[in-house]
Amino acid sequence: MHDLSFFRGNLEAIAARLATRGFELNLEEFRSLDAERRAALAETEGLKALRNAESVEIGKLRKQGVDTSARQQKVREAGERITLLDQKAAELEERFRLLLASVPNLPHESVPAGRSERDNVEIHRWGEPRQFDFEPKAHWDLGPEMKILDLERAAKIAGARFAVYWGGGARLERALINFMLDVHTREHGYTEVLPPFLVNSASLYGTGQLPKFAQDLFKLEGTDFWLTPTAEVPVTNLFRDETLDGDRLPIKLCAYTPCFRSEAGSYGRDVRGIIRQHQFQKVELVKFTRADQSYDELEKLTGDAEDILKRLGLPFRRVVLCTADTGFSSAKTYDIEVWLPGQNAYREISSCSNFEAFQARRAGIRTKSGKGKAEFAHTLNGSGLAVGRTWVAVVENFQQADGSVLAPEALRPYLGAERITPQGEYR
RNA sequence: GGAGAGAUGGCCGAGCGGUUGAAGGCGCACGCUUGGAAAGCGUGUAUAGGGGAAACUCUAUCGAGGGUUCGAAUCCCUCUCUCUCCGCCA
Repeated sequence: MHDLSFFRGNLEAIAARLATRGFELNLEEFRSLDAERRAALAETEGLKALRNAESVEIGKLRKQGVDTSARQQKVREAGERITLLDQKAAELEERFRLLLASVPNLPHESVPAGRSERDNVEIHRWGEPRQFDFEPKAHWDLGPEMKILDLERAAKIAGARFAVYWGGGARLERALINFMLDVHTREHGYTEVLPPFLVNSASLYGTGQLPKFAQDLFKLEGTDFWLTPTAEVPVTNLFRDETLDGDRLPIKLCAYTPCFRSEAGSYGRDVRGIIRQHQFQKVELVKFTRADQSYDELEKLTGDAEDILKRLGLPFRRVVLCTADTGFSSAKTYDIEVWLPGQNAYREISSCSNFEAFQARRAGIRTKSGKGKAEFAHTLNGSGLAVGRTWVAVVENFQQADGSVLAPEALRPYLGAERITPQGEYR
C-alpha cells in the first residue's frame, strides 16, 4: 500500500516507475475516482457538521422547555440524506481503497529494469559444482529408489504435489530444520518464534497476499482461517498495529512453519519431484527495521541465508530480480539459487526481500525514536531456507555411487549419522 | 460444549442519552523552582481523512458491525476477543 498523499503528489513519476515492472497505472481512473470520493466526502461531512450543531442547539432548547419538533424534523431529513450520501461515499472509498491496494510497490533504484526473469542479474557465485564420476540422479529417482521419499502413497493419502518421507528422509528434513534454526538463533542473532499455521484475512491483507492473490491460498471452509502460505504472514503480523521503539530496531525473528500453497495456475510446472508442493517446510527470517537501516539489513539477511548453504557445502549463486520479476509487495528481491546436479541447473531456494514501508503501511507497523514522530517501519523477509528444496540439494549433491547420501559435516550431529542409507522396504 | 463477567486514550481508571475526544491518576515532554537532584507548581501530551498558504477548522474513531434517536461511550441486536466456573480433551 502506498502513502496516499505521496501517491497523489507524484502520480506521473510513480506511473513511469511502475511501468518498468510491467504495471500499467490508470491515471485517469485514479484521478477521477479520487475527485469523486473527495467530493462525496465533503458533502456528507458538511451535512454531518450541520446535524451536530443542530443537535446541540436542540438539546439546549429542550432543556428550556422550548418545542423543537420542527427542527427535529429538519435534522431527521438531513439524517436521511446523510445515510444515502454515506453509502455513496463508502462505496467510492472502497473502490478507491481497492484500486490503491492493487498497485504494486515501487522497485528500488538499484533494481535492474527488465521484462522477464531472463533479465535478472547474477550478483555472485559460491562453490564449485561437484564433478561426478557417475551419472548423478535427480531426487525424484534417487529418493524413491532409496525408499526415503514416497510420492505415490502421498498421492493416495492427500493428492498430487504432496510428499511422504520415510526413515532417513524424514530424519533429514527434521535435521535441516533444527540446523537452520540453531545457526540463525545462535550465530546470526535471530529470535525464534513458533506462530500459528492458520491465519486470518486481516493478516493476509497486512502482508499483501490479499486481496489480490486469494487464488494462491487454501481457505478453511466456513471460517476466516487460511493455511499460511509462508511464515512471513504470521510473523510480520506479530506487530500489526503496534509502534516499535526505533532504538531497539532491527528486530530479527526466525520461524519454522509448514507452508501451504494452492499452486493454482502452475499446472505442468515442476510436476516431478518435490520442487513445487502444496505443503512444504520452511525456516523464515523476518526483520523489522527503521527506514535508514533496511537496505543494509537486506544484505545481511541475504548473507545469513547464504551462510546455511556455505555451511552445508552446497554451491549457489545470488541474483537480483529485475523490475518485472520482483514480487508485488517488494521493493527489491534477491533470489538465492542452489546447484542441483540432478537437473544440471541452479534452482531457487530462498527469496530475500525488502518491502520498505509497503507492508507496514497496510499492517500499521510503526516505529518511533526518541521525541521523533512515529513513522512506518520497514519490513524484510527471506527464506532461511526452504527446507524441502534444501533436502533435494543435499540428496542430489552428496549422492554416492553406492546409492547412499554422504551427509555434510555440519549436519551429522543433527542426523545422528554420517550418511543416509537406503531404507530397504517400507514398513 | 454449558453458565457467568468484561472490553474506554501509552498504561490504570471514571462515565447521568445532550459543549465528553472523553473526568481523575500514572507515564512522557517542555518550563518554573534548585548549587544539583528529588519533591512541588504550571503547560502540553491520540490516530486517520477532508478543507486551508497558514493560523486554524470540519468529519470519523470509547473491541467490530448494524439499529433506535434531533443527538449514542452510554439504549437494542449480531459478531470477535479476554477472564472465571463446570464438562471434555493432547
